[in-house]
Parts: sequence; C-alpha cells; structure tokens
Amino acid sequence: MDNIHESKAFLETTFRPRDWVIQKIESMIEKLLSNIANGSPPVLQTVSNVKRRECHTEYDVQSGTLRRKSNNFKDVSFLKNPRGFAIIIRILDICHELLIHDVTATKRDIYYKDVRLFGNQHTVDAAIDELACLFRVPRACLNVTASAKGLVAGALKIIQKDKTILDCQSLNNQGILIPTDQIDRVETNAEFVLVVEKEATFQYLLSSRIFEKFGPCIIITGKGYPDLATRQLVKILGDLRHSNNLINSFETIPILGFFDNDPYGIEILSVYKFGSTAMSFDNENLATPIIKWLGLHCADWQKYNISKNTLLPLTSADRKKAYQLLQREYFQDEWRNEICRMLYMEKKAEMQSLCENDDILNYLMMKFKCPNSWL
DNA sequence: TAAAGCTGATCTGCTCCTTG
DNA sequence: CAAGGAGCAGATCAGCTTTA
Repeated sequence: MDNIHESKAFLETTFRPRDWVIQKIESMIEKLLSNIANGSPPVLQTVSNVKRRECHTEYDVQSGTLRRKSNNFKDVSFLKNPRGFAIIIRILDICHELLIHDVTATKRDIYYKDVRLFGNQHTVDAAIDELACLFRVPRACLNVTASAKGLVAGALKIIQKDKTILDCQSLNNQGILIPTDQIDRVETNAEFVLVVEKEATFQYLLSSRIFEKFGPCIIITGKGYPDLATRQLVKILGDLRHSNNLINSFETIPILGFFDNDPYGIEILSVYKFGSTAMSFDNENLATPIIKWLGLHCADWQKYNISKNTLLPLTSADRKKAYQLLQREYFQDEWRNEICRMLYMEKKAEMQSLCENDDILNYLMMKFKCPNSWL
C-alpha cells in the first residue's frame, strides 16, 4: 500500500497504444475549438518547460534515480504567445498525422517540415518532449524518434518488434547501431556489460579482440552523452536476470562503466545511472541505478603503473563542472572523493592514455578481478 | 593536408523578461 | 521585487564536408 502512495509522488509514464494517443490529441483540439465557440480566447494547456529546473526534479531513494515530481501546467495563449501557440498546434498536427499512418519520423525530419516556424532544432526537441510529458507517455508513443547514435557489440541478440533479429556478435566487428524504440526483448549469455564513454575506446576494444580474451560479454557506447535508445538498452540489460546459470540465478548481470576520470566522464556516467533532469519524467525507463564505475579512478595510475605524463591538467571548465557535480547530494561518497582528488591534484586522466600504452585489456582484466574497487 | 565548420544527439548554465 | 519561464550559448561525443 505504501508503494502506491509513494509512487504517486512522482510522475510516471505509461506505454499507450496509438489509438489512445490519437484520441488524446483530438480531444485536446476539440476542447480548444469548443472554448473558442464559447467565446473564450484560444488557449492550450501544456506543461512548463522546466527541463533544466532542478526544483521539479528530485532524487528518489527508493528507485535510485532522478524523478520528476509533478506536472505543473502552463497556458499557452494565442493572443499572448502566437508563435508558441502555432508551434504546439503544428507539432500536434504532425504527430497526429504520423500516428494515423503509423509511420515514425525523427525530430530532425519534423524540424525540416517547417524550418521557418520552428527556427531551430531545439524548439522541436523541447516541444516534442513537453508533449510526451503532458500525455505521460514515452517519446516513442508519439511515433517520434531520434536518429540512432549508440553502438553495441558482443553476445547479444536483439529481437525487434517486427520479429527481425539483430545478432550483435556475427554482423561485423565495428558494432551495430542501437535501434530506436524497436526492441521487443533481448537474449544474451553475457557475463557482464561494459558501457564505454567514447567510440574511440569502443573500437579499440573490438580491434583488440576483447571477446576472445574475456568470454561472452557486451560492449556498448553512447558516444558521449547517450541518446534515449542507448539508455533504454542499458536499462533493459540491467533488468535481466541470469536464468540459465545455476550459480548466478536471480542475479543481475554486472553493468560496468568505463569512463574518463574527468568531470564530464562522471556526469555522463551519472546520466546512465540516475537519468537526466531533462527527461526525468521518463527516467523509470531510462536510468540504470545498478551501473558501477569500473574506471578510470584516481588511484589507478599509481596502482597500475600508468605513466604520469599522460595525465592532463584540469581546465577552468573542468574545475567549474567539478564544483557543480559536488552540489549533487545524491552522488555517493566514492564519486565525490574522486572529484575532490581531481581538484586537489588538478589533473584528469582520459582513456586514451591507456590505449597508447596498449595495456587497456590488462587494466580491464585486473579491474574485473576486484569488484570492491568498482564505485 | 590540416584545420575549421556543419550535422546531430545529449547535457547544463546564463541572461533577459514576464508574472504574481 | 523575487521566482520562474524562454531562449540562447556552450559543453560532451563523433563523423563528414568544406576551406585555407
């Protein structure tokens, strides 16, 4: 009972069928029209663009993710804000059209449908996400996607909604693009999942034949800040339980993050772990709280004999970002310690430094063997 | 040929202006 | 006058095209 009560405190999204969303859009327009017929001015009710306002997002101890507290609505008036009004109507129209014909479009496609009205891509992005937040559905329910960005390779079969199967092992050794909103379920016998910050490291790992040396595993990269599809896949993998392994039954597959030891590396890792404030209304489908930070850690370059001259000085932007991260009280102490040491030493370490010395696999092997060093 | 700029997805911070 | 919304700017990642 308490569960129900507590979950009510946060916004939740529900996957809805097409008809439901179409109905929702139509009733929104009908309401607008009847208001006009009654003589009241044309006003649309939507949610506030509170993306970057942390006051509407809160860390939820129970789920270990960032969650949006509630919707606060705003009125967009045709008289006061005609452009904003027109943008919402146009987006509603486009989404309605997409849903009726059951085709999907990327946010970029939508932007190009009316460049003059939208002005820039960001306007479309914001309007789409506001709409998803208003209807309390994942973005995919509007038949809007973003073009694929993340890569995956390894012991994973992705069964898509149209029943086609993507075998991430067999295709090629470059990794395959993570499909957006097409995943029905996955099959894997992987012993761990390695989430890598940068594509360069990802490709390096593949070319060093990591699969031959480490056994069945999955490598994923979001190429910097991950898109929704990448975060969804990591989340799906994080929810899996080993069923075919007697020893590990009912245990999750370890999800390990391999990130730079710099403030941006930690921030990107935190997007995987806690979710972002921008998409906090859908974080229950996007955040993976069980992810652990495998490396790089400050202590590592002494422990593993990494040459000290590969360390880079902190820039002023790094320092600023570091202080901002320390403000987030939900970061665990281990992360804060790393940030503090970074600031104290005024140095950062990038994964590139390991690649140059060609001992990245040795490093990973040693890290795998001591789970208590994962943060 | 190397550097700069664009595309494209994501994130946040800063500043101006409206609103109660 | 303070709080909050809107819009812009700039950061991460990376690849491709254009320019000096």
